[in-house]
Amino acid sequence: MSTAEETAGGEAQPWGEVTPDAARRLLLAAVEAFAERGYHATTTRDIAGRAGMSPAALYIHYKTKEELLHRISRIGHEKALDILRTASRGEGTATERLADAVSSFVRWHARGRTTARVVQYELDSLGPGARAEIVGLRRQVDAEVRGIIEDGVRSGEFDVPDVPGTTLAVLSLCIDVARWFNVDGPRTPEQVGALYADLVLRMVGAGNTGSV
Amino acid sequence: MSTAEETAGGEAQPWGEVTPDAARRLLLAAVEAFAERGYHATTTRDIAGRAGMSPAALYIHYKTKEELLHRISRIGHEKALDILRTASRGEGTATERLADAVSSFVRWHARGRTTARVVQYELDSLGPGARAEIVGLRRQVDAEVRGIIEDGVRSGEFDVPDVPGTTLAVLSLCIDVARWFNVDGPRTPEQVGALYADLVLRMVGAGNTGSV
DNA sequence: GGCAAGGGTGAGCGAGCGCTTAGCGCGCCT
DNA sequence: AGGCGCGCTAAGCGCTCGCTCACCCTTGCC
Repeated sequence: MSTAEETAGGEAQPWGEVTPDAARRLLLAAVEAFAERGYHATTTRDIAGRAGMSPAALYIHYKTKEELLHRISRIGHEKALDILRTASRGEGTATERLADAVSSFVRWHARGRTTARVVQYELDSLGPGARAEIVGLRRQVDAEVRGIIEDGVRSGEFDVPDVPGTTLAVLSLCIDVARWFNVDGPRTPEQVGALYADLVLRMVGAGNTGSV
Repeated sequence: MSTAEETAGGEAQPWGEVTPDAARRLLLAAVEAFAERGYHATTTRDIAGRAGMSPAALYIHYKTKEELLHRISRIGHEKALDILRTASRGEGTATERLADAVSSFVRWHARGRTTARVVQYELDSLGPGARAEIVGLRRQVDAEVRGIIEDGVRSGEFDVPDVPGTTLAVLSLCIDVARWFNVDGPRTPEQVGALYADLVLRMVGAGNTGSV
């Protein structure tokens, strides 16, 4: 009911904006490889091979291997920010909006675990300029969640002694899903999203959601 | 008051058990390098250089670069497990023991951020055999926290609908400290430990600790 | 049908990787 | 005092890396 971000097939179709088809296939292959083995351990030959191309084809569409990571990271962060903004600026009480934000953010990390891993864990592999841009996007992500929590404190729904610290913890909890979530594990992304929304509402001292 | 794991100098003196002095210096250099740049991006020349030795010196004390990572990971996990066991098997209510476990576990991740990063994020860089051993240690870590939560549920102190899921979330929250904690940031490890202990008690529905 | 344009390939460059080997110098045992 | 062995280094092996270059094959326009 609360996710405006889905498209038809469950996983949405990400990377639709990457325009030459071959460039998108290469980028998708890079996401897979970076998530599996890490940026530095991934070779350009591996990326090109996954995309069914020769190693040289990569350099027609991207100037360097790092440009691939930069593109992935920027698009991924914009998507994450978009998800949080949609929840944050929706209607409803702060409690409802926080639950919505957490559950949809968590679902995104669980479903697109490969993408999320690259986005969240390969920041340090970027050069200084690219990193600075991404750090700016992260600050906006933080501000979005902090805004909801501040709303809840103002309205008396939440009891939060340390708003910046709690914001940090909420985001940290969601982001770490990308590290441990296992597609073959016992939980679906939806179940984790619901569990985490409940836990976060407890963290901010909101009335229990009555879930489960 | 609750930390039995400290020694003199704040950071404890880890790696005391690594016996030839040169081997310890190499291992310490490897921890630094792995934490900064990641395992795959670290060269054996870099490790040896940080330890003030020639590249070949590394192979007198360690068979391969991976053996260094394995040793770091095993010692680190044993230390983390030790911290949790000390808190878990201490005296006091489940509430007190959970707060103690979380705050000391978080302090370890914040203080020894370099070590913790390697321990928590470079698991996949190990070969199958070494990884299996480490995964076994992680299961023990999980069991220790789950045990405290189960105690609290049994005694009526906690209200936890999903014990395994909540255990996962608590550990995830603590571990992710190693990703974001910044030594030059506004929070001390002690402050983060106290904040997180409070947040976790809220997550399990324990009465508020009255901290701050 | 000829031809420019551009996406793609095979081969390979210089560099840096993990790791090995031959040999050196210093401390310890007698 | 002599010699042995351990800890270490300089040099370098074979390999793979990110990336480049000369060339080809297809496509669309006249």
